[in-house]
Order: sequence, then C-alpha cells, then structure tokens
Amino acid sequence: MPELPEVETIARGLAKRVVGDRIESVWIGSRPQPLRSPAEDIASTLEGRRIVRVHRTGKYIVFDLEGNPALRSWRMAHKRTPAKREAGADRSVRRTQAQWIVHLGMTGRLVVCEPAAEVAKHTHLIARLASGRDLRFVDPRMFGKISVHESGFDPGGAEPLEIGKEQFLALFRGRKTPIKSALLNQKLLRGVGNIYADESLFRAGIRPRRRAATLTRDDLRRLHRAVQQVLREAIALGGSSISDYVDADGEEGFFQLQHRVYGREGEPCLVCKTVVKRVVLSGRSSHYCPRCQK
DNA sequence: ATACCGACCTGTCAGC
DNA sequence: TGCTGACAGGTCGGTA
Repeated sequence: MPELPEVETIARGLAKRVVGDRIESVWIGSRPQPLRSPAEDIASTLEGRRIVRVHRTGKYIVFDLEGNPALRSWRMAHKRTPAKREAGADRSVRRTQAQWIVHLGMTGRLVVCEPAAEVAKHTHLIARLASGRDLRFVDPRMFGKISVHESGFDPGGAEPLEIGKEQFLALFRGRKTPIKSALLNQKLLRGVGNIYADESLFRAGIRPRRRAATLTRDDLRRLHRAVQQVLREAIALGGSSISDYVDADGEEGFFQLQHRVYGREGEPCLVCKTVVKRVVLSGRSSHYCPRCQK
C-alpha cells in the first residue's frame, strides 16, 4: 500500500496518539507470514515498554521503546559490586531500549481504537496500551512485516529527502538497469515506490525504461530535484489515497489529485495532451508521457 | 555481481 | 448471479 509519504503521514499520526503510552500486553495471531521475529520475542520485547518515539525510515515505521519491568526486577535481584556496575553500566542502559519495526507491505494498517471495537478480519497483532486503547496491526495480503530489534535498525539505502546531489548521481552511475527499476531498488534509495517513481520521472522528463547509465548529469540533477519535490508535496498533502488508504486518524490523503501520470493510462498528458502510456517494467505498471519524457 | 521473473497473499472490479 | 482473469501502493529468492 504505502510509500514514503504515506508511511511518514502514518508515523506522524501514530506519534501524536501513542508516544508516552505503555504497552501492557500483546496478542499475536496465528498466521506466521507477517512475523519476522519469533512471536515470543515480539511479545516479550513490547510488553511493559513505553513508546518514546514513532518515526519512519524508508518505508518502515519504527517505534522506539524504553524500559522493561522484567529486566528492572532482574537487575534488582542481581545486586552488583561497584566495579561490576561500572563495567555493565552501558550495557544495562542499552538493555532497556528496543525497537518495534513495522513494514505495511501493500495493505498493512496500524489502527488505534477502543478495545471494544470489533476485531477486523486479518488482524495479526493487538497491543493493549496503558491508556486503555488498542494499537492493532491489520494486513489482508500479509505482505507486511513485523519485527523487533535491540536498537539502531537500519534498512540500508539512502533517505531520498536527505541525500545530496552528488551522492544521488553516484547511486545511478554505471547502472545498466532501467532508471525506474533503480528508483524502486530500496538498497539504493529507500522509500520510493511505484507511484512516486512514475511521478518523479514525469517531472524530470525521463522515460522509465531509460538505462540509468545513459542519463546525463543534468538528467540526474533534474531527477534528484523531482524526487524530493514530489515526496515533499505528497507529505504535505498527507500522501496518496487510492482505494482504501487512510492515515492513523482515518483521514485520506490528497496527493492522488496531483498525480500527473500514475493511473492515467489513455488520458491526455496534463502538459501536452499526448495520451499517457502504460508499460509493464519488472512486473510493475509504469506510466509516462511519450512526448514529455525522453 | 546484476537483472529479470515468479511467488508470496487477499480483495476488488470489469467483462462475460 | 456467478465465474474468470487482471490488477493492486512491496519485497524476496531463484535463476540466467
């Protein structure tokens, strides 16, 4: 479902609602597909911890967690000598921190609701919060992923909104793959998906099938600017709502109204009126204007 | 090392 | 009213 702007919007919405809250207990469903850590690790990592921050990295939502009553009582039970305490000080601080990582895949949603609310079909995890609400993970297609980490989760790739011009150029230099495939490669750039790749290429005037290595410095400079513009505008509008995407407050985004090529096959280009084309590239629909994009 | 392609899932919608 | 096939915002792992 979501790409960087949608995930950013969702993470911001969740931050408003759950930061400062504590996870009291966790229920995990029986489908193993969404779990990227063992269910018992997920439960024991979340339970008793406080959510201190919710943010996005690439297309991942990251919950920074702190504190764990189970460990605190373990420390009380194992009184240490001053020397030992000093040696272990760093480690014990780190021990109380953890991260809960959620990737929404195509259809994943994180819902904050009353515990009495009906449990939607395809609910895979329910976290009961100290404030008396539920945080639920729902995902019909189960392409989403849930895992826990000690800290410092890093999916690799560069953040498209932070990367500088020169680094951006270097990512694509010498690559024979179509530029669209390179944009979708999360190991290069993290967070760009099918919609924003198409929209960025349109704004930069580059056809999706152009080999990355054939792009000039100027092409890549325009692409760098286009990617950042498109993502920033989309975040400002709360993302693109296609079919059923809504943010944490149940609000739809509005960037779909700004799509210039995505989903507009057969319609006139908004710049030159040429009919927008759709081709399949590495299994994904790619939309472009044959006149505006070279 | 790189680059395609199907697999992984369920739901929806168009066409017959 | 069904049935079938195409398609969907994303990764993975196998194979060429």
